[in-house]
Amino acid sequence: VSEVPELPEVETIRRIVSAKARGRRVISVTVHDPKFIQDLSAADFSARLTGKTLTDVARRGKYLVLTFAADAAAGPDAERCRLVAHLMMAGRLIVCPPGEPIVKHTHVVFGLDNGLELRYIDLRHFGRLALMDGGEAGTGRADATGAARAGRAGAGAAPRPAEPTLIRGLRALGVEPLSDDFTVVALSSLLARRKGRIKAVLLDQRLVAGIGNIYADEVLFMAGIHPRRTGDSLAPAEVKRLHGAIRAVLAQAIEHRGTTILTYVDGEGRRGEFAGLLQVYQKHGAACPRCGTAIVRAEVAGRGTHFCPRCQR
DNA sequence: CTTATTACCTGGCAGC
DNA sequence: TGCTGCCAGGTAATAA
Repeated sequence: VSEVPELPEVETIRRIVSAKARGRRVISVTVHDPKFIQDLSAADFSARLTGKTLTDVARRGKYLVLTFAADAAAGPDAERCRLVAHLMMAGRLIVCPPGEPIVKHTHVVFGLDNGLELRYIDLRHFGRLALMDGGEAGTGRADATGAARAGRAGAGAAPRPAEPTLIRGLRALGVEPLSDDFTVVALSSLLARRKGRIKAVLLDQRLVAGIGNIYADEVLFMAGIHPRRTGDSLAPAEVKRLHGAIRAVLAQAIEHRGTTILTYVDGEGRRGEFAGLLQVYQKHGAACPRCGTAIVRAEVAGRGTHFCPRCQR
């Protein structure tokens, strides 16, 4: 049982995969269901990764980006590639011994040279994997070299092959909320630009990357802001509170390894412990921890939304 | 350009 | 008990 992976859960998975699998060489790739790999056959996917070494495990918003490189012996120009993964609602990446039973909905298994396996599991079948060339800078916004390259390629010639949607989503991501780029001023300018409910603004990955339904509700509670407020209606003091709440909630959730996500590693399951610290998410009917008023659940911006009608204005 | 709506998919659960 | 039907959730495609 696991909650939907948002930034803190994906960061927790990133740390575990990095600790257990980084530096390991891929000795086999088994694709049980090719639909999870975008725009590439299972055979090509396997061929491009087999024999390469996992050199880096990064996270951007809710995306994981695994960099693979050919062995150093192959020379400095050796091929590199990046595996981009989005776990969506129910995806999991686990590292475990090969003897562990292959559970239902295990879709891709990477055999590693330390005897462990990296497994992609997704019981709701919404997540996807894609490959991206290693030479591309890739994970940032407004990549100047990428834009220039695209511009030249597009001039007068046939349109370049469509990129997997997963990679387009990755490129379109907004600011990383725990980075130095995410300032009060940056948030303020986003809010001035984007119309609509603050809840919808927080969930828009093109503005701030990594916040999903759980943490949107928790952030708005901490900031004392009603989810139906519009972004451009917030006073400067409220924007500052919102900024602080985004960083505090996400950082605290990472410290507790996320919300009820079961990160199965090396024979030991470790449960994220942030679930016990949730203040409003799925607490409707319970007393607000601040004022005692019953927490309300309502639909805001098309999402189930939980808030305190007294504390959040 | 922006913003709203819908499809995708399965397990879990309410209702009968 | 066993069946039906409906819902959550994030993203991209489609609609307006």
